[in-house]
Amino acid sequence: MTGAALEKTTFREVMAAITQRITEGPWGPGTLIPTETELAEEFGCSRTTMNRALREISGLGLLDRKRKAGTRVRMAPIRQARFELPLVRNEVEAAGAEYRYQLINRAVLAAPDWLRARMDLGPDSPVLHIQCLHFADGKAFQLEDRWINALALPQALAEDFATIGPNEWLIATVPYSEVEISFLAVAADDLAVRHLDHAIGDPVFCVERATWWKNAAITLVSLSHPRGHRMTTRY
Amino acid sequence: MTGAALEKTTFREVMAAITQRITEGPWGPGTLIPTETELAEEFGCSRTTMNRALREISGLGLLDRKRKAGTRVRMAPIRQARFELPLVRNEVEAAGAEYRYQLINRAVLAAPDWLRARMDLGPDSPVLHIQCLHFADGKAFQLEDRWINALALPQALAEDFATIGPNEWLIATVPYSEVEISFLAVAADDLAVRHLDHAIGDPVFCVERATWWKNAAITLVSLSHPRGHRMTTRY
DNA sequence: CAGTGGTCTAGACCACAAC
DNA sequence: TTGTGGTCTAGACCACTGG
Repeated sequence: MTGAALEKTTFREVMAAITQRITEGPWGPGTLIPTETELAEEFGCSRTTMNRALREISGLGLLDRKRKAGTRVRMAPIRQARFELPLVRNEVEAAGAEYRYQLINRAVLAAPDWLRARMDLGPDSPVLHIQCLHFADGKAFQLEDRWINALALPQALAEDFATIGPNEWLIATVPYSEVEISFLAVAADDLAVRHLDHAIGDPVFCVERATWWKNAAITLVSLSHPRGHRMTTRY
Repeated sequence: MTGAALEKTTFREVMAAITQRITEGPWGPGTLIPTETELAEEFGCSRTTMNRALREISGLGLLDRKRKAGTRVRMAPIRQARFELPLVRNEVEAAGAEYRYQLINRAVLAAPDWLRARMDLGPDSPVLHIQCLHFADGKAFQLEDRWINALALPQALAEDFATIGPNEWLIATVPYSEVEISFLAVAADDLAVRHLDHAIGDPVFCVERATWWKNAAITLVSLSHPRGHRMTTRY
């Protein structure tokens, strides 16, 4: 006897088995693997289930599927790095640390040229500029430097952001919008030196996020981190 | 007549409609939306189709689904940044530029302590150290600084990497493995200054990738980029 | 033109979690 | 206990694309 239990074949089990054949088994890069129908028969599941399994593996970047041509193991796996960018408060609290917020600076002014270009604003556009800190267990965790388009979001002018961060306020106000996220390295400026334990000119890992809603720029924020910060993903 | 065509309702159409209700329509953050069965009836599709649509939207981070509790619009959307990290050659050529590779340095030596710790190597482990450049249309595009575990991958010692980069060789040799990817900011070192148009100490955006296969470290690579490089994603 | 994946359907049972 | 999502099935038709 085979010893195989009579459990139902789930698409997760199929995924695991197929993935193993790709990573450790006989299906090296470039291999044309059997059709859904054949595999479904081999694994004793429906084609629907096999389709789901293969579709998900394909989504992970290991397989390349084309009608008529069949399913092929990718020559070079599509390495993808995926990062979740939760609300700072949640990130801190998820790490079991105590969250604290502190406003550093709040000002209303005319948008400087570089910002007008970046956010596509008209001349003399009023913007709200906010700089603040997010702490984890008393240590500076993230420095936030944010610009808010005051024409698109006049309600922001009524907020003082003394006790709740602009990020949380914005999420509650403009929940779902177009977003552009960038990761980059910049040199530490005054603010980073003063609050993030950097020396002037130090390399700082920085996340920049621009947000639009119905084609109007809402906010541009730069999030900086302490020395040695890295964003890591594993798979 | 309604003017509506009699086309089948596809899960993509359903996705678009539901997504719109979330982003622009009546379903603000926290809303408990109708059940799959109800929605399927409203949209005139099967529950299977509605399930697929909702599952995919949920995968995008807009919905939170729990058995019995139902499907809820997330209070804070899970912002996720997803980056594809293709083979440099493909990345360059996909941009319509001409790719060129150049070896800078190749050496076999005993792993330094920091590397032994990082790759979990034994004392006196031999490693292959390779430094090389990837050009796009004649301009330095990426600086690669790689360490290869010579015990785990002795074939690497027979390669001179004069004409093809270690990345491509590795992909053909150890195709699918465990990977850890980090993004970080570092200060420009000699090599970056010499080849990437940096000044000493400049902030450099850097991708670090560690690769394991069957619990043995295979390679650790650091990829640096020219001034002002940023990784961007939009959605 | 024909093979392969893409998707829809109707029905069923199950697992989890709120009540 | 019971409602809701999670998943499997068998069958069907379609759409793309390689030959």
